[in-house]
Amino acid sequence: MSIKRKTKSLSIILSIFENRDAALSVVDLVEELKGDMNKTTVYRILERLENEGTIHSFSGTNGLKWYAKCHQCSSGHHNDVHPHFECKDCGKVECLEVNISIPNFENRNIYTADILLKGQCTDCLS
Amino acid sequence: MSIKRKTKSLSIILSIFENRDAALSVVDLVEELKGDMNKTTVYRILERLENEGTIHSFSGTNGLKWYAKCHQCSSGHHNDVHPHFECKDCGKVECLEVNISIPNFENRNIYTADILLKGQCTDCLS
DNA sequence: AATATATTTGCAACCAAGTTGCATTAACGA
DNA sequence: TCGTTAATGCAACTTGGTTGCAAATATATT
Ligand SMILES: [Mn+2]
Ligand SMILES: [Mn+2]
Ligand SMILES: [Zn+2]
Ligand SMILES: [Zn+2]
Repeated sequence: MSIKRKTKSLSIILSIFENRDAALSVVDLVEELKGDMNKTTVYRILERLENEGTIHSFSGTNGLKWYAKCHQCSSGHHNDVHPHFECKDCGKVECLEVNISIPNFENRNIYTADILLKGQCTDCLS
Repeated sequence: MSIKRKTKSLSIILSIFENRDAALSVVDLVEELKGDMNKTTVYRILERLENEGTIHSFSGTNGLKWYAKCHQCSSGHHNDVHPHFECKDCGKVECLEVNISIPNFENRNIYTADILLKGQCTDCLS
């Protein structure tokens, strides 16, 4: 089901992603929006925005769910296939716009590659 | 804390991994061992075997925890750094003994790369 | 073999992330 | 402004995983 109505909650979440490059964990987002909207609403809006091709999700450490804005995606096609990076010092999570080549396997078909890199980000390199 | 005593529960879990190449999700293992031991015991033994370097863990889809046996690891050093593969048809999860090269980044230090490949396994290629 | 001691286990309660059902509220086209 | 229908809040639930503590068990000592 696509989004039909422009509600207050929707535009709040939308503007958060518009003004932000780094990814955002759902847990943090729910916390940040406490008072503005219910956590169920947060989950539902994120799900719809992902279907729409506005944001994409991936798993961080411990399987926590993260979202980041998409670049050239639509509801039909998601282009945001790239590794994600998690800084072990400050906890920041970012999309890396690089291509990591996955070898071909004789006896398997690979459809997707979820890659989570961990290390120190620019700010934390010191 | 290292394992001090060879108990029944420990050897059950140990033999399961010895006789198995594919990875095993904790959820499935707990289910399989229902009747033999408590789930808390399963979690604790897995944790100890991982510290010991006998098995290693990683996250599958939805952040579910999986374990597979190690090859040349010890409590000090884990060599099992490799991608994991999850078959979207039969659900089987395997360790892939290949090296996927991660590029160097100017402004970041990468320490680890968690890679989860998804596709069709040999059996499911048909 | 009996005892002492320390580790392991079971159990029940808990926690955190995420989901669901349903009644209420709010967008928005007519 | 009204009626329809989508969006929301809320409480209850589910699932994977953790914790505290008392009871059980493995092993060392006598
Ligand atoms: Mn991304
Ligand atoms: Mn492995
Ligand atoms: Zn950082
Ligand atoms: Zn398969």
